[in-house]
Amino acid sequence: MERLSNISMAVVRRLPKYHRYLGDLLHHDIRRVSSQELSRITGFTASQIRQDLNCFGGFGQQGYGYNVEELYNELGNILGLNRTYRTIIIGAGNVGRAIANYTYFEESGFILYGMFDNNPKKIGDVVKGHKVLPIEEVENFIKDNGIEIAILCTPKEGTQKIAETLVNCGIMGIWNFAPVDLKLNSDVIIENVHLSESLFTISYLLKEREDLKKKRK
Amino acid sequence: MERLSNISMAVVRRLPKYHRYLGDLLHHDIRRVSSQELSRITGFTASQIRQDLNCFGGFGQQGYGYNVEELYNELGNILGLNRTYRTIIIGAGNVGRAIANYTYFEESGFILYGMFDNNPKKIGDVVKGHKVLPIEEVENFIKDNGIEIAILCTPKEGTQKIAETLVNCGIMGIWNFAPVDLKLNSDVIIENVHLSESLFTISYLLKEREDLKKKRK
DNA sequence: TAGATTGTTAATCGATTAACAATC
DNA sequence: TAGATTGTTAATCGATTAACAATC
Repeated sequence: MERLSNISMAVVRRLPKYHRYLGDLLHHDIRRVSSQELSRITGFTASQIRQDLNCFGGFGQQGYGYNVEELYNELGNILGLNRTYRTIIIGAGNVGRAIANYTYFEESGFILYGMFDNNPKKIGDVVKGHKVLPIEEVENFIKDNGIEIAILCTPKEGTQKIAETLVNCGIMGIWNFAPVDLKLNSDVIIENVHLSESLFTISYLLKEREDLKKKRK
Repeated sequence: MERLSNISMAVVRRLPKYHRYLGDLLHHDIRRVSSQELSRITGFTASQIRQDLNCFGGFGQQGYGYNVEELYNELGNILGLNRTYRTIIIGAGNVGRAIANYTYFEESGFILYGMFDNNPKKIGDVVKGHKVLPIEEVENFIKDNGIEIAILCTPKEGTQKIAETLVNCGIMGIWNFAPVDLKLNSDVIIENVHLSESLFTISYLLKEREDLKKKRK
């Protein structure tokens, strides 16, 4: 996944946060906000916020700040939230089921079209109104339904191979919950959620904190 | 969560990846590995790998490289995986249940002691052998069982308040799946898994890719 | 108009990469 | 010993912060 854009990933990963905080402000009927106030709320510096927003356009007004609703909508457009996406989930285990039932997901425009698994015990189960289909049917399903995003909730083994199949069917984005780094020579978008890496970060930081405490004595 | 350590978070977040890849090598009975080979496998530069590892000690040997098993164990120790952690899950919804049943979780030493919810319909349910308890009991439970890590799988609303309660009971780490940034004036470790931010990154990148394609025409 | 706050350039900071002497 | 590869310092790159002129 090479990127030719001049927007750095550091900026991209702050955008959803801006969007969320602006949504909160809007919810509280706040009409305008300055970069200084956004800084106070988000913890980023005002300077960084202005720099980030100016990657996409001059949404503010000197002496006034930003119109909350306008900026919220602009960020929604920038984030591609002004449309819906057709998605499928591969793997009907605990994680797959949790994502399927995650209300925020469909609310944000990610529409679940189908669920797949290779375990005969799971095939036929109904999850969020979708019958779990055998993985063999995924290629035709993607083509027939114009699926754009696949969510991988599979075990480590086999995930790479499934991902290759998906890419060959023309999948545009993969949200990967499997604990592997996919190697795909294609410009498919891959976003990893590596839960164990996140967890190990906690244990590292806990240990570090204890070690520092000991040292100070 | 202030850090006094001189190890940057950029380094910390690469450690679990090194650990995982070394586990894979070990699993394939590979005894030694050079930073160059690790670079090929992980995608990080050899220089960066050596720099990262040398934050914690000289684990390699000139002219030889690194002993896979030794480095794997060292990284396990650095990550604090040589012990167990007592955990509870707050929120017995889809995400809470998925984490409870996530096998990788207990395998890595994070032992689930209890589940809590404030919804009377969920209280009393049994999840992974644990009866879901009313949230009111969480304070005594933490103290009585020496719970160190809390996993927040709660809806946006109320999460901040619960987190404050947990901190007052002496919780050391919070794994936060709720779509809020916790504001806690304490040195508790907070690790966020913001699924919607991850998802919005995909939609952003998909949109960006389409825009770039259009431009090229 | 005066005050406020943006947009944008320049300065700083931190992280990554390159280079190479040390050494197994 | 010669070759390989680390550990570590120096150079580069990129991201963040500071500063301020533009302007509402």
